[in-house]
Amino acid sequence: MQHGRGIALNSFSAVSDETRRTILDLLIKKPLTVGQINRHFSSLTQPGISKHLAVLRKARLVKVSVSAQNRVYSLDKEGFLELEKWISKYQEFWKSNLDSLVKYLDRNSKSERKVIQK
Amino acid sequence: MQHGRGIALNSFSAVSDETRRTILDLLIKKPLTVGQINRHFSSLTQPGISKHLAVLRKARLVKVSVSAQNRVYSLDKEGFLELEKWISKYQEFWKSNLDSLVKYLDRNSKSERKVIQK
DNA sequence: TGGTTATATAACTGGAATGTAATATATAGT
DNA sequence: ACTATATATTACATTCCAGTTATATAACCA
Repeated sequence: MQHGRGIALNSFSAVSDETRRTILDLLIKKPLTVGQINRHFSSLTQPGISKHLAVLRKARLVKVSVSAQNRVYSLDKEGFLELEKWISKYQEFWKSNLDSLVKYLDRNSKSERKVIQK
Repeated sequence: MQHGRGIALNSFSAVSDETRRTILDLLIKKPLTVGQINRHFSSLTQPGISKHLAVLRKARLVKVSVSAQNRVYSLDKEGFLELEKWISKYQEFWKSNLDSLVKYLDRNSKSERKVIQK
């Protein structure tokens, strides 16, 4: 691998791809094999799907269990926790009424004399 | 713009970049101008920062207010709502004890006779 | 007015991501 | 043992993205 899909280890870049989000949407319903997932994507080849799954695996958003020649993929909590942890910080921010204070300041930003620190 | 950063409109790809996540981390503390943000990144040029801010703006993760030559950037709730909405679906999934059921099935996947639908 | 400061935009470049075809590997079934 | 099936990996092509330099735009200040 001279580079390619092996770098995207964090869950943020993993979910930035539309196809991978669709795969997660499929797996939330029930665990699926690679072939079953592949059948949902008429425009993608099997190796393409396998690569996306590798990215999701590295980000710990999915996990595999081997069953004969089949690999059954299902959601893995780990990666989702990373995402949740990150977003919860901003949820806290919006929860506090600092939110409306900023809105108030915004409304007056053009008329008010505002000191901007260099 | 023959391509570049103008395509990434959704909040997922916007937050997939480490630099942009750092910018959001700065803005959660307080609104900042482009120059102030730029000073936090010794390795980046001003146009580089402006482009990241353009991506964040299109994803509605930040908003601007003009104050003379300064543009004061602050967090915008819209984009975060999109992210929260997406992740809440998975939070629900993990909340249900389907989670532990899957774990149970995983443990037994090698020993059990499992029927996989083609 | 002229010069400086703050920011955005355009054009370009290198490297990373995404997709493919070909191939390897392992298992099932006959 | 032989063939078919399921999946991963490799090598490669193409597209996309983050960064740069150069330049445009606009407002401030002397």
